Amino acid sequence: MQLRSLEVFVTVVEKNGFTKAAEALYVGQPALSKTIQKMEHELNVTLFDRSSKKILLTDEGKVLYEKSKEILAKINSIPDSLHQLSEVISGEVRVGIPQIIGSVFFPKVAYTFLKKYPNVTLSTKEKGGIIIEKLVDQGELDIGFVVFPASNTLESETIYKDKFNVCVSANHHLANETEVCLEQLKDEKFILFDKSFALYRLINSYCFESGFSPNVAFQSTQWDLVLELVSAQLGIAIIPEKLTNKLNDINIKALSIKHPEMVWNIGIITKKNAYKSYALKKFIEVVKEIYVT
Amino acid sequence: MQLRSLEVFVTVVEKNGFTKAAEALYVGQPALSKTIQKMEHELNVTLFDRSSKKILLTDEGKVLYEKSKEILAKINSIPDSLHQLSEVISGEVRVGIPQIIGSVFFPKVAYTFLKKYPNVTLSTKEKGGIIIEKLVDQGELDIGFVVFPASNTLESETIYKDKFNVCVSANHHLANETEVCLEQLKDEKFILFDKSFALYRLINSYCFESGFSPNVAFQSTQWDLVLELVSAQLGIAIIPEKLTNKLNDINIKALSIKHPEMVWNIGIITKKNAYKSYALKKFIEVVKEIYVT
DNA sequence: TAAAAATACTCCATAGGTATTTTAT
DNA sequence: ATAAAATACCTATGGAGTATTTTTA
Repeated sequence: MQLRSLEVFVTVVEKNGFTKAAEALYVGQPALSKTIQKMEHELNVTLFDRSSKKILLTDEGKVLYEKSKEILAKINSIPDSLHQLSEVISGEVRVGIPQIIGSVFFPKVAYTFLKKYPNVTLSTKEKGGIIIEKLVDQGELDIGFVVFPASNTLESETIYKDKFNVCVSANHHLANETEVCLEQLKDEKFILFDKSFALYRLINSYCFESGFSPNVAFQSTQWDLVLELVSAQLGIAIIPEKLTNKLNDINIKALSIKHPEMVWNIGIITKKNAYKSYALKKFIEVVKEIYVT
Repeated sequence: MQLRSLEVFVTVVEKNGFTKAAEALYVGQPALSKTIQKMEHELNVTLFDRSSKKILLTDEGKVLYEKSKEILAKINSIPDSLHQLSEVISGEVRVGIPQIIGSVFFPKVAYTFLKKYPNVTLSTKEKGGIIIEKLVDQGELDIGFVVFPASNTLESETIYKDKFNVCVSANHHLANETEVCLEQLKDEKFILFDKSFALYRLINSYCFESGFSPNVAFQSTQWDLVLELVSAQLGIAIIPEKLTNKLNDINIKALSIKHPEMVWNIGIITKKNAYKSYALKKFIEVVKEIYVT
């Protein structure tokens, strides 16, 4: 079966004749005769009552006419449907978020995005940065929030830069300082994030640059627990400034780090050269609107 | 747009690859590459995410896939729909019936037919036989009941043959006869059916054959009125036997006609060589079942 | 007899074939 | 390194053209 045949058939019916239909379709009348005959052969039915000069449909012809109209309407709606996609954004965006970033960056993004694009489903996966990178690369996730540096096999963009603070208890011997150098902390007990966190690697590497390996007193996956342990004088912690702002514990003092320059780079990663759905593009747009200014 | 393209596209999606789809469709893989590219050009969209070796649909691809499936399902249902027509009879049969036949023959036909084929609409037009012939010939009616002879430009079939009776009042001078010859009635007053009735012509021509022209006392379009007028001694009437059976008026005597042999031939007419819908065929079948034994 | 559909034939556009190159894992 | 898709080129089917015949009103 050929779409053209259906079109020809419908036109013949609606124009009430082969000749008039031929004019409407800008082809010769014999072409239509043949097309209709071919259809009749293929379907093994008679479509027109040829005994009259008028165009009269057989039972089969009537049914085929109805069906053909439906099919042609559907076909003709395709281009519009496709081009409307860029207007009415829908679909799904699968986002990977590490725990810390999730609690700090994601709520605002999710809220703003869903308000603007209510037809999109946001599905999130809370995993460590390394796993997120892998899932994005495998196409299991559309986009991930991570702490840079990330694998350069991925497309990435920084959305937020933060300094680190050293958090100490108010009773700590450094509590009266406002600035410290990282190497001053080489004999301190460190309260770090869990190994699965990018922050763990990051802090470790900074310490290595400063010539020491941190003395780890405790590891946690909860950033607020980390701060509570600091408050309880179990050690010191190095955490992004943005997180220290969140908790106002009077027992904790946040000291800035003079040397080395430690930066917490947060960004989004997507698969390199991969197709970006409209929903994903809009999601990235929203993230940038919010955090890149 | 080409139906084949939709088929190819759906197969590629469902078989998860051009090569596998090519196998399933028994064509070479390059053919499919080209078909898909042509579609993408025509629709001015990208359907597959080519960055991965896996078959991944773009937003447009997903929509087109859904649409294509619907369209193909509709197309594939066509042959079945058409061949089911001969099983589930539906549609309309437009029947022409002259008044006399209508009251005598049609009720049983209509009842039996609609019981058997409830999805068919029977629409009736009550007109004189000549008009019915014309309407059938013009295709305005699908079938007509008429008194023969009818125009031989039509397809016709006898369904009922009846003798004529002479109906006279019980006080009439022929009332004690059981048989008469038509020519015995040449001086009688005739109560005839209206000129628009085939019966009018028929009786007139029989009288002509017997050498006289009937002396018309009254004309009516109502066969029961004709009989009542006979009962009231205004004249005699010649009517089909079947009608005399219907009315049991003790004041009326029905005499059979010895000579000439007068027959009332009732039949159905359809347009010569014209297409007969399933509904019409079944209608004719039912009529014959009932009256042709 | 005149308009409409069917037939006969010719032609060319394009779907599909084979051979090969490019690309992604 | 390998399997899949894209490209290049070629062939052949069938859709559409012109000329003509058949049909029906």
